[in-house]
Amino acid sequence: MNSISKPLLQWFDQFGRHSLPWQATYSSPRGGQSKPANIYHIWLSEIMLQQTQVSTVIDYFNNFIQYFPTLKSLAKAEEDAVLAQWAGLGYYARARNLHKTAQIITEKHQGRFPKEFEQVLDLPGIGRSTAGAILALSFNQNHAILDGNVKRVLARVHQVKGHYSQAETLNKLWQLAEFHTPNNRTNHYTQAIMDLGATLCKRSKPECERCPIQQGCQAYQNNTQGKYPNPKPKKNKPTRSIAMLVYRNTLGEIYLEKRPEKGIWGSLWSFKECTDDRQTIEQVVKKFSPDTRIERYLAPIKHSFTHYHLNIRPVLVTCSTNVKKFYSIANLKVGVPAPVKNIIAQLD
DNA sequence: AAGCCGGGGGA
DNA sequence: TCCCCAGGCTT
Repeated sequence: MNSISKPLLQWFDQFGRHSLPWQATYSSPRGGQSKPANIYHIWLSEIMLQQTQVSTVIDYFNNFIQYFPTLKSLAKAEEDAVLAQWAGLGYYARARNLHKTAQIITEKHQGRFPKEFEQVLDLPGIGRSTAGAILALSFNQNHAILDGNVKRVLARVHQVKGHYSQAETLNKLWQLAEFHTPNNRTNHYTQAIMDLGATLCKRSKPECERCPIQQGCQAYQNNTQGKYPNPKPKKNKPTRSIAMLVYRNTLGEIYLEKRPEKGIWGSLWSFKECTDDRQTIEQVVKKFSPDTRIERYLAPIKHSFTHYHLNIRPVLVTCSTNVKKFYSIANLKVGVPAPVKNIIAQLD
């Protein structure tokens, strides 16, 4: 079995992505200006890119490093300030772990990102693939990665049966990833196989005629690209319904409360919720403060998660007094879930 | 091994 | 509507 690395690296030199905001400037063989690897940028990008596409991440990344230019500034920041810049990206445990890791590195690693694989793996939010990616891209260390792109490419190259959610399939893919990862130019190979997956070996309509490794690809040889990767076994998602109570005072400020760290939208700020039932809503609203009045029921919002659907009915409630903490809508300093942001945007 | 954790874009 | 994306953590 031949590694795909040589033709892949050749292809990468000409067709790979070399100008993403977090990338070190590509320095071989075309040469050009040198921009050294910034491990803070690479780490941050790898976390943002977990389950999130490059096109979505770019703006968040550029914004984030404006607010937190260095690892030290991130460590010193308030968690709410970090979450405010993360809001809308989803998977908020990533932001909490990012913040925790910055503090761990400051306190236990003298402010320097560790270079030892096991130490990197110990950091919260960094698993085997992300640890490998960070060390390969930053220091050219020889580690394999196995992200969504690599899984798809290798599943096709070797016609790997089964889905990644099965341990046996995942183990097989890790073995193949280790096998193909070269000792030389591991950094470029790591970027190259992701670029191949993102630009040619796509989920649908792969552009095999332009692929540098078609000779070594079993799926191409057998014309089975459409069968690999094998589809994920699907299951039905339940639907839940809630009401969100939008308390607004006479100053136009709204009431928000911090959600628990565990569960959906962990550590973000959101409206008070109750079951979407007219009686319940009226009871809860009455209990909130003596002078509340239900203004109107807003249009319901559909929101989908990985594992269930959520119907949200926003209820606009006016309050004249300020017995609780309200927030000015403009320039929120805390993170709010995407549907909450949308509801706020639609207020008069 | 399976569930939990977001939001968006493509088909 | 369904799928999946530069996955990791918890149970």
